[in-house]
Amino acid sequence: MKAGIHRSEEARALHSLSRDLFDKLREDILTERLKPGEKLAEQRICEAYKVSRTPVREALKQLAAEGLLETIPNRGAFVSGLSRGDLEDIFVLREICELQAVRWAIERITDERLAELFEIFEFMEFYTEKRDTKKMTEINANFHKLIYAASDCRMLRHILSSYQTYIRHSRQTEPCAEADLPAILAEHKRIFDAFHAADAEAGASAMRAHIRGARARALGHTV
Amino acid sequence: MKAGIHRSEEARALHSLSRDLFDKLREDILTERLKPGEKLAEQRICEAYKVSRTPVREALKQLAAEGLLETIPNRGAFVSGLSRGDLEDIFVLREICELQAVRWAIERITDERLAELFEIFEFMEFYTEKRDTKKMTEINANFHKLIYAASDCRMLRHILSSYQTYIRHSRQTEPCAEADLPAILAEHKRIFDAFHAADAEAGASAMRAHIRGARARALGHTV
DNA sequence: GATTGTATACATGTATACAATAATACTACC
DNA sequence: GGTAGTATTATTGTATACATGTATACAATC
Repeated sequence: MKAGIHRSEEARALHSLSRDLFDKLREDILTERLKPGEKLAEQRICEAYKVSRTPVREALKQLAAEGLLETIPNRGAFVSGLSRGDLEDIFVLREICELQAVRWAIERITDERLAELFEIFEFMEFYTEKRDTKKMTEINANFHKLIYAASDCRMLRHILSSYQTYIRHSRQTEPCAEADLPAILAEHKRIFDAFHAADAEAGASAMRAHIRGARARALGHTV
Repeated sequence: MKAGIHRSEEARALHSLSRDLFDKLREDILTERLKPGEKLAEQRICEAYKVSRTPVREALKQLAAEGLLETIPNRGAFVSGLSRGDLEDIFVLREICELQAVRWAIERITDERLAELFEIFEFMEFYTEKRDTKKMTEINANFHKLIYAASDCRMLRHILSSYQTYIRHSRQTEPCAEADLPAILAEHKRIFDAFHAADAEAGASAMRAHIRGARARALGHTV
């Protein structure tokens, strides 16, 4: 185990009806299997997932706190859903937050984590050469997660992890085109260099370029 | 009633044990009556607030979703709390978000809301002359709330309202010094002018000045 | 014919009872 | 005396039963 602090995140993987329901319902909302405006009657969910109302209610309360549901007292929970415009806004917000994350991360990163970042970057170089797009997507996620962690701001981590789930399915499961790999690597290198130079603004600027590149590539594929 | 959309917010004022508990516990965490790291045993809360475990659990789940509690499966909920550094970070995040809010608000505000903003501003002028610091604080909050609403981004509103509660008690109940009123009014005027000019960047710049002014004033008082 | 009042049905809010898991204390053994 | 294993206790997780509030349908009145 790495550290006591991470314990709860590991424990999160444990099964519990309440937690499972939360995840499933969130997934269903984000994939629009549950349409915006739709009412989520507790009884119906109980029957659908074969559980009692207690875990259902707890899951609904959590989703409401995350803003995915709108609950009206004594009337029930209604799916909020995300419009096309909402998604665009979220991208902007994510960019803003991610820039701050990298600034803080550069200022605050520990030697241990910096070594870890180096390791991740080496993996990136390796898999770029191997042209393994799947692995690259996975490592890319780790790269960003490490930056969030290094930013050492709980609030920010919380926000960004929400975004992560919001936009998860908006970027196709298909990770990235093989042809883009070198460009992606170069973008990450700029970020990584900023960490070594301990230059927060350079890092923010590199991150901005990376995010905009990612968006351009995503639009290039889907549109 | 203004519009159907606001119904849930009004309904929020209704009493329910679950909702009341949520508010009280949040208050207790933010005021550090409940110390960071402290364990919140369900039974204890039940006895303290004379309610059953069901509403207690629901309140805890919501607080956990907001990041004020850390829950470990089968072990319970622990207060996260905010360090001095956390608060400083939150100010930075709030500034970032508020700048984006005003940009969007200027781009998206409806004529109706613009009229409302004008009205609020006139109230500000009025109460500045009357040197009513209490009213000014109240109206200031409305001013900002209207901007959040005009930004027309649910996610952003959600984040900013969280911040609002986080920092609520960090800025003393005592609103602002009488001597500061003219400066505050001038700052708001710059923001308001940007709305009329429909200049998003001018608005962001004015808002930045306002926030930094507010921080300087706050530090000047408390330190 | 439209509207309002009431009764019934239904959904949510809360309390309690039961099951499963983790923490603790005690005993036995090394 | 210390450690490991087990039994007990306490706390969380889940299910069910009851209370309260809301929506709908029907009837009575204007």
